[in-house]
Amino acid sequence: MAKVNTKVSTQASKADRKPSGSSVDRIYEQLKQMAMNYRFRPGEPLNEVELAASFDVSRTPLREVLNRLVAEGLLDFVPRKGFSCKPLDTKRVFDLYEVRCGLEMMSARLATERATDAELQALQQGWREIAADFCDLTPVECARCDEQFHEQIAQLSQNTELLHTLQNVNARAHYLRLISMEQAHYRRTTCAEHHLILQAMGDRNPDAAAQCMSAHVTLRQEELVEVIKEGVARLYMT
Amino acid sequence: MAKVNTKVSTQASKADRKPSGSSVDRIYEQLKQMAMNYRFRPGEPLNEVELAASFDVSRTPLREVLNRLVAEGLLDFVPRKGFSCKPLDTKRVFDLYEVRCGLEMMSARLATERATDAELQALQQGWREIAADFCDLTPVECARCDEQFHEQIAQLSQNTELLHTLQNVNARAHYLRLISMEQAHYRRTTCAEHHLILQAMGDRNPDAAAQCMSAHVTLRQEELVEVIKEGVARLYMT
DNA sequence: GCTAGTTTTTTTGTATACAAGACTGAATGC
DNA sequence: GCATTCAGTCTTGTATACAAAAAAACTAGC
Repeated sequence: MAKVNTKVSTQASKADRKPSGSSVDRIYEQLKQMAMNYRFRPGEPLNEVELAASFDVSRTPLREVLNRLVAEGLLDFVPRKGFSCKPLDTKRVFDLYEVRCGLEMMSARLATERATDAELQALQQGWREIAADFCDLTPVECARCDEQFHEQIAQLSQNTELLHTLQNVNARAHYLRLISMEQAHYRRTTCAEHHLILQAMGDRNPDAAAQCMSAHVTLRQEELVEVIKEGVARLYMT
Repeated sequence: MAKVNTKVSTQASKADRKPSGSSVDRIYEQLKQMAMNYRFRPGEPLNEVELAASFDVSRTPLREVLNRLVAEGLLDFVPRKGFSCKPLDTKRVFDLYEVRCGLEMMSARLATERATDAELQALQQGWREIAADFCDLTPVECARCDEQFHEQIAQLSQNTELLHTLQNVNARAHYLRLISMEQAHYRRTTCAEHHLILQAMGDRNPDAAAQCMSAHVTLRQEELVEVIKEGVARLYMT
């Protein structure tokens, strides 16, 4: 009988909020954010029933979303065992940042070649405004601004496939970026490095832009490995 | 009553072949191949009921697979309209090959730096055997061998994330590779170009390896745009 | 003949049911 | 005390049902 109650309330509340898009649309973003921020303990199996209930949907749309996140590389799946958050180990962090570095370099190079003067100026202006009080922002805000900056450059590359690939890698690396931004040190260097990238782009020097980008991302990669250990450890203890 | 018959036969045949893995596992590879080879007309909505019936499963596992393929960029999805094969246009082909070029260069560079001598020799030996009668193979076989060659190099990069990203891009570009391999001209140049790449790798010259790889992939990109028009046109007329 | 509106048919979105596999833990034998 | 088996429970895999949206077919009016 508890079941009947649950069902009734589900239907009712669904009617209340249904006006907006489908269930899948609605829960996709939320689950993606949860996975990106490691709100699930890595390796620990997700309970579909529980998770579905928490979103007030049935397992059908939930599993569709989980399957997408598996394909995006944010979750693991093993048949008959279920879904789980992808574990973070040093090797994966390293690999992820190496790929990211390559893609960001390509992105910077192409953007430098293809963006219009107006687009470059808008990018510079946008960053100037953020940079003014970047160091006062919270780590979460810093990470968001940084991500946005890099994504804007990818957009200027005018390569849609590159943009999507980079978005995917960045989603998988989101938590790492967050950890790094918790270090005041990183928040400070970020500004200077972005400035160098913008300068090279303004000079219409693709090689220099790629080089500055590489330095910006690689730096993170090396030091990040250190930071990771502490950050990941934090994940595994509650 | 037709329904009842259908159902019964479904259950019976399912019992027959069930021994191997889950439905999802079984149909994932098949559907992926179908999408990669454009067995579906681009843009034309897939009928879930029909498709599910053809695989002898229900819509539930089918949709899980389709959702994965959407996340992998092989299919499109619009809510309330359904799934469809991603259309191929010149811009997308160009973008895809540009990304592929960047990733393959990275892959060649890293493999050159990281592979052991034994691994390089195995790669060379493997290709020598294929090259012997590469020009006599069918286009489909050529594409398979070419894909395998590039994937082996990615494996030698020892970067799992790079390998997966490249596999994904290559899956999306599979049909294009197939089209290009239908030109005898391409089948011939492929051998020579692979040889150059292997040579640079053997010399432990990462920059040269990346450069050869770039020439190999970029060449394809430029000429491919021409070839594409005919190949894509073929898709749209039956 | 054509358009606008209406009914019918398809098709999608999601809840639910149920079978089968994995897990747990108590009871049994060594 | 420890391993082992079996019952009970939990969880996943998939079929199915049904509502709601979209598409198609049909009709009436111009």
